[in-house]
Amino acid sequence: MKEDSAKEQRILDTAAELFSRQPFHKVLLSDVARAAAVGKGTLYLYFKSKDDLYFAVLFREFSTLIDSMRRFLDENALGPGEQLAGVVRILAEHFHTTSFNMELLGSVITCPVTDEWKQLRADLWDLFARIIRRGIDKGVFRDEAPDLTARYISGLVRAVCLFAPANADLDSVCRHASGFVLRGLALER
Amino acid sequence: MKEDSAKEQRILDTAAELFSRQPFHKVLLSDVARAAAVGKGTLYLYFKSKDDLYFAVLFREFSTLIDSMRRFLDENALGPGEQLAGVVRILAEHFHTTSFNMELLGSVITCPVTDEWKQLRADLWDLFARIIRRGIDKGVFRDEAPDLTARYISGLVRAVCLFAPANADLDSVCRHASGFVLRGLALER
Amino acid sequence: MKEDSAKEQRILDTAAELFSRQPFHKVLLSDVARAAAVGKGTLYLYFKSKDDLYFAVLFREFSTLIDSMRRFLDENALGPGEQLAGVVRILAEHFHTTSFNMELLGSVITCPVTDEWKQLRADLWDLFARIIRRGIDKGVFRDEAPDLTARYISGLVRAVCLFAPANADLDSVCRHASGFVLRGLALER
Amino acid sequence: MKEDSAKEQRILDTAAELFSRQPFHKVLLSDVARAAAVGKGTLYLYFKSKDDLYFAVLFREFSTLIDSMRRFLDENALGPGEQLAGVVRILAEHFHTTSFNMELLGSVITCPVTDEWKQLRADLWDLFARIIRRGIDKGVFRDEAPDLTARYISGLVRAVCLFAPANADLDSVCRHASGFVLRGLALER
DNA sequence: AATGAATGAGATTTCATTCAT
DNA sequence: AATGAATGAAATCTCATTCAT
Repeated sequence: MKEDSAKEQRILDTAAELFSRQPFHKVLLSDVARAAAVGKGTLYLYFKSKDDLYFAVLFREFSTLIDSMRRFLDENALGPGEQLAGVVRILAEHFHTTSFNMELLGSVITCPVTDEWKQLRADLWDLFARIIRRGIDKGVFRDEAPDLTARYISGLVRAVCLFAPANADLDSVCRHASGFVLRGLALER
Repeated sequence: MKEDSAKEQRILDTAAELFSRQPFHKVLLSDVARAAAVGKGTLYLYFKSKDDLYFAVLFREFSTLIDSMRRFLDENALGPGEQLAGVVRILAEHFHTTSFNMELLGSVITCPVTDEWKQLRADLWDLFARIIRRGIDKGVFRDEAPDLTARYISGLVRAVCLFAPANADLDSVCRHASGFVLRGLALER
Repeated sequence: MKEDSAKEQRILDTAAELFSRQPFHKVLLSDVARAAAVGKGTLYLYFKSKDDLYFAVLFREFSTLIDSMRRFLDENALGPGEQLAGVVRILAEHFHTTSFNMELLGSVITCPVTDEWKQLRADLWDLFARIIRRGIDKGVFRDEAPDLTARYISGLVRAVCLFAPANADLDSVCRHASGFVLRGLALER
Repeated sequence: MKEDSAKEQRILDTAAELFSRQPFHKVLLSDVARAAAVGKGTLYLYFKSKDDLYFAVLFREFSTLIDSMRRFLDENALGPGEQLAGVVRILAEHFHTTSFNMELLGSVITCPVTDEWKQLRADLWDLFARIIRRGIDKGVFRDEAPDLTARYISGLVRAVCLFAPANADLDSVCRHASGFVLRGLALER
């Protein structure tokens, strides 16, 4: 059925763009089709339904994000604090460019609970948890429940981006968010 | 138009319940009407449109929340740290009982930009900012941008509640969230 | 939900008309709606789906037919031969006015196998079987398997109507069909 | 256009199978293509349209049937009664194996009125009419309108097969149908 | 000749909103 | 004020047909 993966990507790109600008029910599949320059039926060649498309967008967005965080960590030999600041920055950029309409992990309630999704979520949390634990091991962080903290760092960053003053530049928002997270993990001295 | 305020409240209660369990587009006005035990047309006596109802729910929910935080602060003579822990707890309870589907400040979901809404938002942020500034004045907090921090504390708490493990009890989640925020505001010693 | 039974009947009338002139997939619900002078959504107030509407038409058509045959039998004190000729005539008129596109019993395969439908089918067959058995009892018919015969008399009449020459008048077609059926049940003398 | 006649036959076989099990609009060309193990586009090399394919199936089915009846008559020197019983049996077998969804002569389902089709229909009717007339000539049948009778014998047999009890075996159904037809043509003695 | 991805007209269905009662 | 049947615009989705490969 699928053959032209480039087309699938184009559809996903377009849909991502539209879903990020409007709530789900205001995004029309005819708009997606037109904007992606494909026939309406073509959408259904690649995606079972509007919901399916929506979650595919979310999934890809999410995967990409995790990949780029991983790459950042792999390609730079940094200390835990710098690592955390770095991934927070990547997250913030993601939320800044991509939409806030898309809850990063999908609403927990609505988004599919397939193994794929569970894995993705676990991956994100694991990524943060590793950084935190490494920091603890190195004696620079302190956290009684790293797994819990890991779970909501992304939500925290989202909140920062979402509610930052309209005129705030990304840099200062990031700096503030990172600072906050880092102090939250700071050793009591 | 409006006359029977009890009925209006019943509609709001019902709608709050439903909107909190499902995304906007899955909540049908016929469901709301049935659950509220009123005719579908009656909804339109009290609310201009589905959007209007949605935002009315949000507004009331939000106002109630702010009120209860204010009351908590007024009725208890506490230090800044305890104040913060207290309002975090109230927030967490709110997110726990009420829905995660309703973005608290809905700033992106293009919620109305009337003066009413601006005021409400300002009130919430101001509430947090005051606590933080009071802490700074008292020499127990440290924050370079209290207004910025104030803006995303609610988002942080939401994230914590949203992504806490299903089996986590509210108490430990609150404790963790408060601890995190408080350390984020801690003086460097 | 339903209140206006007259409207439901109008929809059924219209649909019967259209389904009788064209095969299922050429009958558009927008045509039905327009012809019945109701909104497209109204159809769904009374019928769950296009299939549902189709079978409702069939069911009513069928019930009406059985009723008129029953009434004919009740209101006229006739001998078995005359009874048979009469109901054949009624059947033929039905097929003549109503459509041939609608298989009287619905395609056995496709049409719902609810109790309602089973009952209706049983009623028709019973009606014929009674006449035949009465004829046997009175010594004017002969049939080794009245129940089997009863099952296909309606199909036979349909076939006669369906394949009669275009210019044949209803009377002669009926006469021939009745004659054929009656001889088929005739005593060997 | 057509070249590979074996492939064409395979398509026809497959389509016959599918059309016989479901009504026209439930048979998808993609199903036909998949089941026939050809590409969807290939169907269009052999048939102009879905309708065209449908009628081609019908035509072939019908021709085969007439051929086998003719062969039966040619290869066996039988009296009119035996001839009739024989062709009824062939018809019944046809309806039993092939579908009831395909109206044999499809006269209403606006099947093409080409000379080919007129001829085919005429052939079937003629075949029956000849048998009946031969019976009349031989003094064993009696029928005032053999042409009319000829027209609906096939419909009668179809009805018998269609509505016979599910557990009835073909033999007894045939015997009953033949008996009915033969008595319908019986001399009044 | 053969394919099946792509198409888009048009099908069914939904649901916020209206309005006669 | 209250209703819910009626509406129809607009949404999702289907599928016969085309066409580039």
